[in-house]
Amino acid sequence: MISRALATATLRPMVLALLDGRPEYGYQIISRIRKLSEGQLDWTTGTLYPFLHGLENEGLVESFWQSVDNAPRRKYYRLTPAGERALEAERAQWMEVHAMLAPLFAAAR
Amino acid sequence: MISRALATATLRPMVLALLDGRPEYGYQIISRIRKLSEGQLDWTTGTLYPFLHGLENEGLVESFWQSVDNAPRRKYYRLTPAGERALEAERAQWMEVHAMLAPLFAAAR
DNA sequence: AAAGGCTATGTTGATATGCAACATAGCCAG
DNA sequence: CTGGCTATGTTGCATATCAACATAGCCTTT
Repeated sequence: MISRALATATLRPMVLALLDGRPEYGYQIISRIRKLSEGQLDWTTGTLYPFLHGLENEGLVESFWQSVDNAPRRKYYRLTPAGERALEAERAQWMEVHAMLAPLFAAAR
Repeated sequence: MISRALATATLRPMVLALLDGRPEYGYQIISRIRKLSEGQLDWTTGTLYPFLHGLENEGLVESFWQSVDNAPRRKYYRLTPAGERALEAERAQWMEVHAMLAPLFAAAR
């Protein structure tokens, strides 16, 4: 399992990246991240839902309800323009940190 | 400045990597990380010292005092064999997460 | 029609953690 | 003797994760 600190660092960039282009709903995001990471990341509703509400308060995502046949209604989230800028900032930060860590790891081997 | 969550995720791998091979002391680690990151990461003593004590309790590092001319004494830390294994585990985790995130970022552009 | 399981969204309380601020102290320069 | 730099350390506040709990619609099995 991925350490908590590292998992925490991935939540924001990963959710923003997943929402870019196609809206998704909370339950779906949890499933997709679990599958994408092959079980290494497993966010609970107690983490993801408040986090999504936070993104919405920040204006990075907006939500809309959608009713579905034979299933409970879903609350979809999609990126706002501010969210796209935030995603780009997350991407840049990640790459910057990676560029710093990778050589350290290489030197340590 | 790097976000708190991401900064937090770097602390453990970065300190372990820095200590691999050559012992360093706390104040020096803070300075080196600040310089390495060009000011993007700036750990305080309130973060680093307790963290180093934790690593020592885990048996990942061991410490020894060294007196210096014209300066306060320094407490050096060096990696134990367990620390080297922990470093390798951190490296593997980081690479795994990076391999997951990088394509997501690419798709989002 | 009752029970169990899956989908789906949400809150609460306990626990852990980073960090600003504070505390101590040796050394050197002006 | 004051201020600044080096150096190690602790305390208390604020924040964030997550297990657990709560609600509810739909479907299948008994």
